[in-house]
Amino acid sequence: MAITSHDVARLAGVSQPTVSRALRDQWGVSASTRRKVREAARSLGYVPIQAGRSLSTQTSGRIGIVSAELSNPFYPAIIEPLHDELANLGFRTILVTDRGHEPVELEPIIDGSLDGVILTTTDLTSQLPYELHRRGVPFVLLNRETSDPIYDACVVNNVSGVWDLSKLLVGIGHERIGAIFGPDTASTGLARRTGFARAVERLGVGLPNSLTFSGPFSFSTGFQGFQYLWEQKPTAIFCGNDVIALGAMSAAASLKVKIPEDVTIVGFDNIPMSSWNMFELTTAGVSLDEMATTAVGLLMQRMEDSDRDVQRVVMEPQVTLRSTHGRPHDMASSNS
Amino acid sequence: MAITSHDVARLAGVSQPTVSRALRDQWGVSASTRRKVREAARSLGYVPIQAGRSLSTQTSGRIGIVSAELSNPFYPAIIEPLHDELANLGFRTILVTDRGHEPVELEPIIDGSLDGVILTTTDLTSQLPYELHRRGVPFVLLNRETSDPIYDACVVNNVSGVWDLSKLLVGIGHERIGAIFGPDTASTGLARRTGFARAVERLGVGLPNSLTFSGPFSFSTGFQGFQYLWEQKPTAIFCGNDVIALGAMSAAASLKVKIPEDVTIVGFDNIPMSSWNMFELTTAGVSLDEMATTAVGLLMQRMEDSDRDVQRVVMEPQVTLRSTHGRPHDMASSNS
DNA sequence: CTATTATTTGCATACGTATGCATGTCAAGT
DNA sequence: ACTTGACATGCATACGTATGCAAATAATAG
Repeated sequence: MAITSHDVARLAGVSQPTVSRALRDQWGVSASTRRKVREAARSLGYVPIQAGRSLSTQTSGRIGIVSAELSNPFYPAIIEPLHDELANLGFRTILVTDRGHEPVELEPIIDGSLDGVILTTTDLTSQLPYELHRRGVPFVLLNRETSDPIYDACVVNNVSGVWDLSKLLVGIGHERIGAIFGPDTASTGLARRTGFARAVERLGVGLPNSLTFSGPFSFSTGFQGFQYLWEQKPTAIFCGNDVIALGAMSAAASLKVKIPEDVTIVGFDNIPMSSWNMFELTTAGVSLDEMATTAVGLLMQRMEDSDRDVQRVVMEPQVTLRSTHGRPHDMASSNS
Repeated sequence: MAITSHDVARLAGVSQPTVSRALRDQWGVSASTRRKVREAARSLGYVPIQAGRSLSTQTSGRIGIVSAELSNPFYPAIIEPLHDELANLGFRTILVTDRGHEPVELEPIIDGSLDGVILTTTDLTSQLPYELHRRGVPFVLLNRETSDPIYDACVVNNVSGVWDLSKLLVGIGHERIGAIFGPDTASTGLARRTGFARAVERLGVGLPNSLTFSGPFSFSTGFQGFQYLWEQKPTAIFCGNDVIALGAMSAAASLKVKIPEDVTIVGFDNIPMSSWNMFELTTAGVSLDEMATTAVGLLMQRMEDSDRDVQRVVMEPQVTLRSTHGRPHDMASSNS
């Protein structure tokens, strides 16, 4: 059915290897032959069949991005710069999107159809990095990492991010602070939870268990978390990521709770949506472009030399001050 | 480097073809041999190399989803049910995500690495469907289609959707209605624009050019559109899709314009976000699960029989009444 | 005009899997 | 015991591309 290099060869009156060489501008093909072959290929609409090429070269020109949470806007947002960066380097992007539940299927990643992999939603205890390592598939961890820092990774300094946010909250007078954390199964979730608890402690403000709530990194976690926490009357709420924060803001809206007049809310990640006018979320995060460039760089180095030292790049997040933070309610007026 | 079926064969003390047959539960392999082979494969961690399999079977078990607008939440939302449906049928999902600008790259779609394709962001004049057709790659158009209905497609009845929305707006008393349309290069954009214009006409309400604004299906189109339209003092605004509507609501928020007290806003698509409490957007749309199931069904039929008649499934959208619509301002009170 | 080298091209084959066909084995039936 | 057949297995090969190597041709020098 499909057109092969043999068809092109027949039409151009040359051998198949010559077609292969001519179309890839290899050395050792005369200009006139090259022209003939090009013309024949064009007129037949020839496109090399990837399986053949791949089998012969042991290479695919494809990089996989593994992401289990496409509905979490952070991931589409990071995928775009990754795609662009990889395209610049001549690689195709394959999105391997598994649905939360089970661990990501291993087979499509290690069946030789990918030259490298970028893991974006790794659980702390995931075996996937180990399997890839064991099988010699180059990969890099992006954003989330495993418990042991023994693989190439590009992550955010969550501890310093939550420290800055804590300083902000305490600095403007908050003493009764609540938190809606992400899952402890993700490095980001865990680091932000423990980091935040320690930070407010050090700043002289406690974080009682009754003022915390946990769940997946999702809108509904934020929504339910706020409904629960609001009963405890905190003056500020830290959210494990921006999506949770948006859920919390949504719950606040439904309860006619005003932000930041009645309660301060801060998030983490600085996803594009958090700058929308209806949110104006105060949050911390890094440049996704920079993060993508760094991760792709690490992956390329690993692909070139599988024995090179492991590199772990930690990016420093910046706090972006928007409109969801303010002085605590009972310091501004006196209304309780 | 990688483990092949020859390695497994050697370890199990059988020939390579026997390995191939045993692992795929083919007829004609004794139970004991099968057990030996299974054990050998397991202990080596053997995974069949896709390129070899693909070259031999002329099939890949992979379906591509072409989507150019991952940052538009409609597409991640439709990709998830597509992925699940395809997984149920034993297919892997490959996301081919090109960045708006150029037409989608043809090569990775027709190089034999995909058994079928689902096109989700097709332009009216795109040559991609024709190319796929010409090369015998089975595909189905989802949501957006080309000008001629000559290919399998699963689309929304945009005309009836905007008719229902128009009836709603006019029915509650709006006479000065504005609109922020999507691009005319997409079938959805065009049909919703012309359909809406005709609908309000038929309902006895005009749509002067000064009350319309157009742009890509993006947040910022809605944002800018609202800023422009608000000068013209409409009492209601139809938006070409929900993302545009969210942009418009955001602009309204920044101008301290209250919804629905000061202006009514309706969208189209009914994306998950439109039900968030802070939006509660009144909009029209179809079930994405149903749409995904239908599209995959069409594709499967096409893959089984490339000569079967072209099928075009049109899904009827339902209006979901939420909180962004209301009677026009000057009928509720009198304030101008 | 021949010898030598540079350049172009084709032949043969490898990559890993799947499958048609032939061969081999064993049990059952005469 | 010999034939028939069912079943299990291996041999050979195809799928499409890329590449080492030899052969052929053209270009250059003597």
